[in-house]
Amino acid sequence: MRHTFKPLAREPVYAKVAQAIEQDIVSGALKEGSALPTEGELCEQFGVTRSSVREGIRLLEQAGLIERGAAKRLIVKSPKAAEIAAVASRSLAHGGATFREVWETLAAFYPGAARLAAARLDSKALAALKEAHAQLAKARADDIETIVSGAVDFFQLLAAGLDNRVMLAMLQSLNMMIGASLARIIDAAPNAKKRIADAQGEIIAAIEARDETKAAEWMARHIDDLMRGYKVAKVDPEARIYYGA
Amino acid sequence: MRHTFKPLAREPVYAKVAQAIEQDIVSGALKEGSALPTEGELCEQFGVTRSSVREGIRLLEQAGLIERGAAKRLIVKSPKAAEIAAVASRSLAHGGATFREVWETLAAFYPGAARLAAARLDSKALAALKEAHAQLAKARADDIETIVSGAVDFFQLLAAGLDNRVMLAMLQSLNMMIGASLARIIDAAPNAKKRIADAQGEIIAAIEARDETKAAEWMARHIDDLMRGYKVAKVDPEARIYYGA
DNA sequence: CATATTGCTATTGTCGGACAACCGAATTAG
DNA sequence: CTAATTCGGTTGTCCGACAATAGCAATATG
Repeated sequence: MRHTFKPLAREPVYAKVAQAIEQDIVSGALKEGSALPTEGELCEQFGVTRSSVREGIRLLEQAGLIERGAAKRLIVKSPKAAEIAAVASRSLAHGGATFREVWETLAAFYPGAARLAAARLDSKALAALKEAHAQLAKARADDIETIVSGAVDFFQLLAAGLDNRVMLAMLQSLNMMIGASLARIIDAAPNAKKRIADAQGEIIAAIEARDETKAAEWMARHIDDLMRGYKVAKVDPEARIYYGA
Repeated sequence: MRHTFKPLAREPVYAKVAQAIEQDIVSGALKEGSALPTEGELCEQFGVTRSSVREGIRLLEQAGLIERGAAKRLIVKSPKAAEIAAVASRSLAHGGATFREVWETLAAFYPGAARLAAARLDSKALAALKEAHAQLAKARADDIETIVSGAVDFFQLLAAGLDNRVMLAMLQSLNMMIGASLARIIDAAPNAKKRIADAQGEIIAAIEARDETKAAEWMARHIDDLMRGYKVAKVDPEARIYYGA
């Protein structure tokens, strides 16, 4: 048998361009907000044509590492939690995530988040939570839209107040995926508004009292309750989450 | 004053191309695994040049929606949990996530995951966990590499056995970010191996006994213990997580 | 006849050049 | 001195071209 060679890595030039730029970004040589050379200069430096440079730029653009700033110059960008959440939830939705998977994750993660909230939330974040709760409490029982947005806002505000971008990104990603389906639950459950408002009120009270365990317990109960609404609404738990652009 | 018009959205053609294709993917018109037209055909259908088509393709490629398959044809792809996790963790790392944020999130999320594991893990996944634990148990106390990989494998296997892609993607993302820093902790703590092995053993026992509360408690303790190692190792909790390619 | 080799063809990856639209800055007009 | 204009540079898009590659068909070989 003759000697066999491994196929040597033939990477497209545009990928190499993207990698080279990314390398300088993550290494810190290119800091956030700093401008990249123009396309023409990149061509010279890399020794490739603009077509290849531009294709590489598209990769970095989609990855959220660069964007067009003033004067159309390319500037290095730090992806914000909200964008990461948007990308992740979109990918998960396209990957075929089901209602069951999302709700299970909510049930597994949010009690821990509530526990941290009880330990951490400052008065400002707490006031925002109370404000959202008040909005929800005074909404009419048949005003589905207000109830839904109030319920989602509660989760959003709680996540935002945790002073933790990693947790925020993940919780936001979950929030985005449930937002649309909440309406169906609330629509199907007769006294949904009262149940939601009561649970959120208890959670807020526990947070204010710095009672971590109680906050976690009520959050778990709250999410269980919402999941029960799913069964009432006869939603197929294995149905795919739709892509909430 | 003359009537003023809002500046109309001038989106680059390559972005429109990407959106058009993405639309057909998420709408289901293009199913996973199906092939896209060739670049030339796309040019004709969209009425643009290959340069623009190719730039649009790069966006979709980076988004994980398409890839080059056999015969070089572009085929529609469903992003897997691992890829989503990789993208998310990279973005978070580049966004400046700190050790504190990641560890807090671990502490908040993993107990709930352990609870679900106790209820859900099948015998196969449990066997895999035990196998990893055995590997760790028989590692030498000074074999940092084996200890680290064993500790990470434990988290990975637990997440993988949950039959939940959403949770898997998020937990994997966390795992990727801590992997590198674990070595430092273990290196600094003298009896790290024993403590890790003991905690993981307890968690596995609780899972096997289907004791959800105990599994969650031991997991919380386990992560607390690892976090304590951080202080011992004198790692700055507000230091940025580096990008672990 | 079955298999291995060869050549053909379609497609991609890359190149070079071109031009209108657009932005910011320099310059000129008021 | 301010406002309008010009100007140069950059981007977005187009066109055309070519080498490299992979799949497929035709051919040679046993």
